[in-house]
Amino acid sequence: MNKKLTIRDVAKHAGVSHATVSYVLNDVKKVSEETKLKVLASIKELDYHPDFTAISLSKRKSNIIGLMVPLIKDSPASMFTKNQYYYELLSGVETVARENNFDTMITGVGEPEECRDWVIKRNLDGLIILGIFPEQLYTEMKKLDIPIVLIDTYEEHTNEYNNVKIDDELGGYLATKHLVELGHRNIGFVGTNLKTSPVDIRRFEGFKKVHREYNILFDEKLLFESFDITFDHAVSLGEHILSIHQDITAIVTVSDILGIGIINAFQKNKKHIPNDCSIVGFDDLSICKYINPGLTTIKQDILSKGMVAAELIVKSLQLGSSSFANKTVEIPINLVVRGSTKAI
Amino acid sequence: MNKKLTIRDVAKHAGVSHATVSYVLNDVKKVSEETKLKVLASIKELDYHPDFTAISLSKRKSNIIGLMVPLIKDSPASMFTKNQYYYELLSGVETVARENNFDTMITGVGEPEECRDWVIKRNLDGLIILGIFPEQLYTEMKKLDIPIVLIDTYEEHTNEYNNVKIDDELGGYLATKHLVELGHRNIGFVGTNLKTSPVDIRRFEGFKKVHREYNILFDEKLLFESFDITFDHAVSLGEHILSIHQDITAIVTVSDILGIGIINAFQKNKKHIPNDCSIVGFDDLSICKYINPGLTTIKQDILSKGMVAAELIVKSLQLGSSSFANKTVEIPINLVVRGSTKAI
DNA sequence: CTGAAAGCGCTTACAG
DNA sequence: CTGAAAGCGCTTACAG
Repeated sequence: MNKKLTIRDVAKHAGVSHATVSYVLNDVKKVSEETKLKVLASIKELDYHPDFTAISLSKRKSNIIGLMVPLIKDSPASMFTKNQYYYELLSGVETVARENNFDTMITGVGEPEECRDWVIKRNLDGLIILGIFPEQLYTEMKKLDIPIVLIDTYEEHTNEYNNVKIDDELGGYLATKHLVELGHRNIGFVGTNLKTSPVDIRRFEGFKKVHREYNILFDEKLLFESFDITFDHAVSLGEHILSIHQDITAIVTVSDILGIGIINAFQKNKKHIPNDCSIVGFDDLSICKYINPGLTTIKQDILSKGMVAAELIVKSLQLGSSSFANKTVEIPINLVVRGSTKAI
Repeated sequence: MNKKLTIRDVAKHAGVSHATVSYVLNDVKKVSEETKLKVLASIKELDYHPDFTAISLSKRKSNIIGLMVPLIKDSPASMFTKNQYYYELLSGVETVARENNFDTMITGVGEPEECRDWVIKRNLDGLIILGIFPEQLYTEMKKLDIPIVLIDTYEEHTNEYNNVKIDDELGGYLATKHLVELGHRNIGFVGTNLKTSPVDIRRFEGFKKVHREYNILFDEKLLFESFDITFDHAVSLGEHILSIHQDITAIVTVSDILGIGIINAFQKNKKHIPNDCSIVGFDDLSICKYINPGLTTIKQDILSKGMVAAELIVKSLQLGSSSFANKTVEIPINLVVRGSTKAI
């Protein structure tokens, strides 16, 4: 293979010092227009491309944004496989990063320590963290001197970082209110894990708020947990619900995946959706519109979430590390009504 | 922020030269057990983490695997958004990469030139390319001295690289044969673009092969193109098909996304699936099992595809750049029968 | 406006 | 077995 072209080759070709080449590359103003043009010409002619590794080492910045996704313990592959949600987010991050000349690096993370190691060893310029991480992670992160964006997080240390989230309570509220206004009173709530998921807790708060406003008594027996966001978990749970509560007329879920799985379980058992039971999802994954019946859901713009997260990083970096103003951005949500819900 | 810990700090702490620290880090055998232990202890005590940027520059390798996804022209975000397929693949790549101490970097690529620039500037150790790229890209890539894996590619230069693919003709064959054996004779074929997609061409070959074997005449009017793999495109096409060919009894598609969209179009028009028309998808995305009716499809293990691609890179790297043995790995596929197909 | 020199954090022949 | 020195490809005060 042909030897790697370096800044010195360009310098020689242009008849200047390699420092000068670096200056034009970095747009340092002290180079005369004339030499600048000469250098630029040489760069083009030789098809020279600067080595980011070397630049990173020199400048102590990598132009890389890291995206961390929590790993699922019992799965060999990362959480990635499970949920299309992450995918849309990644897409948003990558798009904005690329537009701003950053590359995006992704990793699944199990142990909190791995995370900091990762940032340090790769000299990551910014970090986006998805979902819930153990307390310990945040103290680790605090030692890092880079902009960090948390997505969908409600931990205590949240305001020490940038945040991108939605109003989860409002989401639960809108979903539930929709059902109540349709006349439903026996409404189930399906979360993943009400003990460990702050997101679910917020949505459940919204759910209960509607019950208070409409003076409906909520029977705690109508609260269910799937413990994982997969179709299979949802189907099992749906069958369980069917076997226990024949009087349930509507269900609010915290994820389209769960909603779709429950619909499937009901349909397999000869129940008609929405005639026998109304179901509301959460997220508005693209598939929701195309299943049968279409899934009524709370729409959040996941792509925007990713884009905003990357924008926060880019902006922080532009402002300089001295003044990371940690911001919280809330992405709007709204109810999308489709065929899976119906008045009774 | 506390100053970055370097190899020299460790050396000082352990009372050896920084070269010695590097030796134990790289497991160069010439260090005595005793000093090795001393150094290891210092590393642990100081919580030292080597800087990959510096290592990359020195070793001229980055421990990064790049994943390139083609961009869609008229979309601001990359192709990522569209198709869950890419997501599962990414997940497979990331998993294997991480297990082997590589990081994975992703980018959407528009112009072929960008691609080589990317590899050079980031010193990528290996490259995985998804889908179809213009001819020009391959000549660009040829100049690169790193292992490259193409996924689902049929270009001319294909055998100069590693390949991971499926037997697309067999896929089309299995899908079509299933329908023919159910008694269907008026079978439509829905591809994306028969002119530009070699994958589609292969699947269509399999489709036609069945027709020959069973002596069924294929009417070219039953060949349709969606030009993009989105639900919306599929719905439009489905409505188009309905308006033209009322006599069609079954449809083979090249993607679950298309299959699901067409089912949706038919259902909206009061057609019953599978009573009025049988539909076969392709890929077996996780959703297929849970929609109503379940989608009969050709299952391919997308996660494996990604894992195998990453494994090929890792192995090539282990063997050394002298002997990149370009391999082609074919991932098995099989027909999965669900509710969307029926005998007539 | 231009260039020589030191430095970013590591690796790796080379000499002892 | 250990260490001094040069080098990876770039940047950036500093002096002229």
